[in-house]
Amino acid sequence: MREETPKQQYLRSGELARLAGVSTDTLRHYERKGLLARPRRSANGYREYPASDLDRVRLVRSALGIGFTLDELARILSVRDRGGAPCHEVRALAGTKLTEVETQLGELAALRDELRRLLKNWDALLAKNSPSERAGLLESLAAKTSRRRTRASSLTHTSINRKKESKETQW
Amino acid sequence: MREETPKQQYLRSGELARLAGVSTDTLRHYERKGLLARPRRSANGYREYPASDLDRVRLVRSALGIGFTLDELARILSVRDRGGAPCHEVRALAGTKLTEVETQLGELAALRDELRRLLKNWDALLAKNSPSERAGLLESLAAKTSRRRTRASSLTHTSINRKKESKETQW
DNA sequence: ATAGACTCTGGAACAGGTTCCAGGGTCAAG
DNA sequence: CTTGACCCTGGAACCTGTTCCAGAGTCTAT
Repeated sequence: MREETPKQQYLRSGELARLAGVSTDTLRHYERKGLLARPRRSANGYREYPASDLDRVRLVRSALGIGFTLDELARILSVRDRGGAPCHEVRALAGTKLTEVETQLGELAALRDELRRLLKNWDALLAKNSPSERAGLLESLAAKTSRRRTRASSLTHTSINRKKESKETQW
Repeated sequence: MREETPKQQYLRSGELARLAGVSTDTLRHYERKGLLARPRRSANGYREYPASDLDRVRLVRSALGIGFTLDELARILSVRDRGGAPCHEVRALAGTKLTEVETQLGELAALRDELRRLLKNWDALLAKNSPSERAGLLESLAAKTSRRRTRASSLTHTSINRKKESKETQW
């Protein structure tokens, strides 16, 4: 029945979560990480988030989206919350992100080219062989890639390998 | 002193590791994962890898480099080792990788553009403010990215965020 | 009272490839 | 015999953001 409050002074975890498009688990996680101040509690122990926390969560989501980590954000936001102006750190960090993204773009483009070449090659090989015969695809791979990209590629552990990506998460 | 053997019949873990450009830990890991057959042991318990395992390890490294996972490789290689011809699985898998790479390229390019725009914007803002004053960089972020890329982006958990990447690993 | 929807907790699980750890053998050269 | 370079083991740590778990309280509407 929305109680008496004319314009809802606070949000409960589920409400904030829905509005921000995250799970309540995530909200709690942000709190643990120090990204979200520990909110006031109602008599029954429920969290009461100030409405401004919606913007806060959205801010975090946006920043994550451009490559900031939770820890970086926690640090930055704590400075800001104490009245500081971490603008230059923010700017520098974003600059680094850009460089990293550009590097990764290059690597990924190279990988794409290689995959294309490889597939073309393989399809030709497969056309010549009976389906149950081994065509040596992997072998041709090794022959060509032997030394290059020995490793240290920033592509390792990348989401290219991620397949499940948690069935839409929720919502 | 190279013993008597004229052309070294086998490799010890350290040798194979050095030749393949990986750590002995990694070799053991591949063995645990079933990518490398458990090698013969010498009297003192040391592993004695057949020389052909060098190619095997290189093959694995190459395949990892184009996006295969250890589990996928283990599966494929076990089929092959049993005389099968997993060529079509290999080809299909690589096709999937290519699609994923292309998707990620698109996302990454979009991110790069956004970062560039953002940095340009921020630099303009910073030029107007005294260095200790907050310029609201993060705020401008939130304003622009609010709904888009809400998540589900395949960029999450990506190496963009990875900074240490284990100091050159070794070697 | 009872169903059903919320909320609370802290710690563990996940993904994936590699590294790190401790405690202990092996072996050749000096 | 000591030094130093190798090798062995299995299990845990790393990284990051999110989800999952179980056991338990709270509140509203029927």
